[in-house]
Amino acid sequence: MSRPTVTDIAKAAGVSLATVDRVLNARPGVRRQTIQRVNEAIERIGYVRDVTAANLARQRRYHFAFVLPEAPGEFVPLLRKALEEAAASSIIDRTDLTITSVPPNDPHVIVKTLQRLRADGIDGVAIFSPETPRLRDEIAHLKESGVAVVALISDLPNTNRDHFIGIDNIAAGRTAGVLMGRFLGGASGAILVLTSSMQGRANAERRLGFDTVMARQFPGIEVLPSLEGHDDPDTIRRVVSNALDRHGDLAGIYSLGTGNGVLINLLKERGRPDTLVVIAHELTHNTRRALEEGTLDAVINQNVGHIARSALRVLRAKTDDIDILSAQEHIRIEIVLRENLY
Amino acid sequence: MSRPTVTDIAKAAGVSLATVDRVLNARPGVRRQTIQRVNEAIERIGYVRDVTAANLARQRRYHFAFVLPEAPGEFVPLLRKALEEAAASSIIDRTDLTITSVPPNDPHVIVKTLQRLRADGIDGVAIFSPETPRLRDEIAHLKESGVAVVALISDLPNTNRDHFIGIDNIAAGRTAGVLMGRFLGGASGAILVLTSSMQGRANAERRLGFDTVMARQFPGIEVLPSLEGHDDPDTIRRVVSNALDRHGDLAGIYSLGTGNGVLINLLKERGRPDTLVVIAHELTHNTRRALEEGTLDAVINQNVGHIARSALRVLRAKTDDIDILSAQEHIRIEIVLRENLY
DNA sequence: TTGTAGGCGTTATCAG
DNA sequence: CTGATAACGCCTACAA
Repeated sequence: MSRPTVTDIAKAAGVSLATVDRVLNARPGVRRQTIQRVNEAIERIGYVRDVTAANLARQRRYHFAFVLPEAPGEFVPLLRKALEEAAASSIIDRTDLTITSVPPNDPHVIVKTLQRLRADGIDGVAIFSPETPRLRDEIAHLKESGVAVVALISDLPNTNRDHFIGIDNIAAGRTAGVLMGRFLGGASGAILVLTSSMQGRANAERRLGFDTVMARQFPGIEVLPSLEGHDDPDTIRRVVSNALDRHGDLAGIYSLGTGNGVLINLLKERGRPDTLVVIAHELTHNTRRALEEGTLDAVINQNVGHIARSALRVLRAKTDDIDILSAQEHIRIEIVLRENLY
Repeated sequence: MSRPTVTDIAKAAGVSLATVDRVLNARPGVRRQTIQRVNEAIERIGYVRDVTAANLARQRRYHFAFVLPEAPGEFVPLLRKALEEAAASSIIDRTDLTITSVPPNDPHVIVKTLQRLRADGIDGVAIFSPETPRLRDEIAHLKESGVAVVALISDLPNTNRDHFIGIDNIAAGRTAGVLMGRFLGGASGAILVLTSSMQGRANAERRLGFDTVMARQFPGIEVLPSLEGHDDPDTIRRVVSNALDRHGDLAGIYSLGTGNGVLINLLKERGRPDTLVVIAHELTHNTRRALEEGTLDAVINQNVGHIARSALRVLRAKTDDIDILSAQEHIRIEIVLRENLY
């Protein structure tokens, strides 16, 4: 006994396929009465639409583009890989994917890229970029042209993007803070905070969350002003070295942006005290190995696989103007220790 | 410019649709030469098969069954709900799902249920049950009949199930252990371990992982023998009360099975010291609220949504005899604190 | 060994 | 307002 189809509805309601299709898709040109009759039949025989057959017949293809920054560090390549893997899976059914890289912090190029995509008649774009006035304008244009827009990793709150896919960075900072405080276990001392210029907003939010928790729950611990690495290996190495030299009472390090590779190497070279607590963001090859080796105590992660698949689902839902299941699209703040790394 | 189809291949190779289909599906009855020609055409025009159209034409439907225990606690209902939600989503395309409940720890009923499913010609089953000799036998029968079998939540390692979907419980215990030890921050005292008879293997593994970490990394902390709650609210209440009375120096509580609701209520009634560290398994309404209120310090979780979707994907892959992407199917051990709860 | 024709469940076009 | 009828991309008798 197979599932009822439109043909079954048509028979049951005594109308034609076309009419059934009209009421199924809420198209005009059907009498109230007929609509009633069809809906009753649908109800009665328990019809549920075969979406894949519908998509096949509709011959609809989705064209989505992802705009990613050529940022330093391993995170963006991992995200890109996750996207490519998602593209290979069946999630991507009937959709064409374009992934373009743009230099970070260059509003001009980003906007140019988006304009081109818009001219090409793209259905939706996912943007991983800091918010700038020109980007805001271009997003407004995109929306006017009916393009679905989602912000990736770093939100664009002052634009009319349809959705943000990424973690709550304030909460992520709080999570790092509470881990730092509890792992220190009453020890006193200073905390080094290492930041980077990429993703200014996300870094600021993480710092905010971190500071809030430290001030409220662990007042005995001093959080030093952020050290700015400017995403440059040499700079990072220099400023962190200096700080390590200067602060004999260092209790912990919180790295909230890129530059983990350098930090980890430095800690391994200089030897790190057992009591030092080091927490970083994003699970990559570097941070994974550092967890295994004990150089890092915890990593706060956002799962790139989930992000990629969620972005695809949301873009599709938005271009079809249907609702998303927000519970499913929520990106969790993952806590990764050596023990739950696998 | 739309994607190339079988028709395009046929044209390009100068053969008919049927022949293209035969080589596409590796069916016999085609000359080597022709196969060559078709494959070259496929390569040349960059064909990629439309799986949904193929499934539509094939009219293949998958019939899977989930056998879940009527276990106490909130976890199984949550898993069931996740399954039902997955069933509503498009993951379940072309598949019929049956979810049956069986009394826990009753091998007879479980086996009967599986036999019935086998007689009905089911394609695959997911089983959440302790391993017993009779279950082992029935799984062997299922496999002989070509039914895909996956173990859910609790592995069935001495059977020839195709796959296990759930967390590594030893690692989960280790994760709980390291959190316990670090959150205690050098404090001394005793740890209460609360267990339940459900899922004997999983509980034993968690305990093992926990003990290993505590012994190796936190030798100053005494881990008491497991308290057995027998999944009975009154018993749990009694044994935990007694233990709390007896151990004035209690530093932490690790609840590794069901019974979190009772434990949480008890702690709230009696008032819990700020320094006490309480860790439990599975994120449910109870444990979520307890995290928010500070009654629980951490929850070790396995995501029921991921488990449900993974089970479905694996069952389908196994019945079609195709490979799974094991990275995607790995169920993570989640650490949930108040800060990353949302 | 190969080809033709019809069908899977849905949508779209064009008459009536 | 309603109904035939032909797609969509693929598979599968059945025929040649």
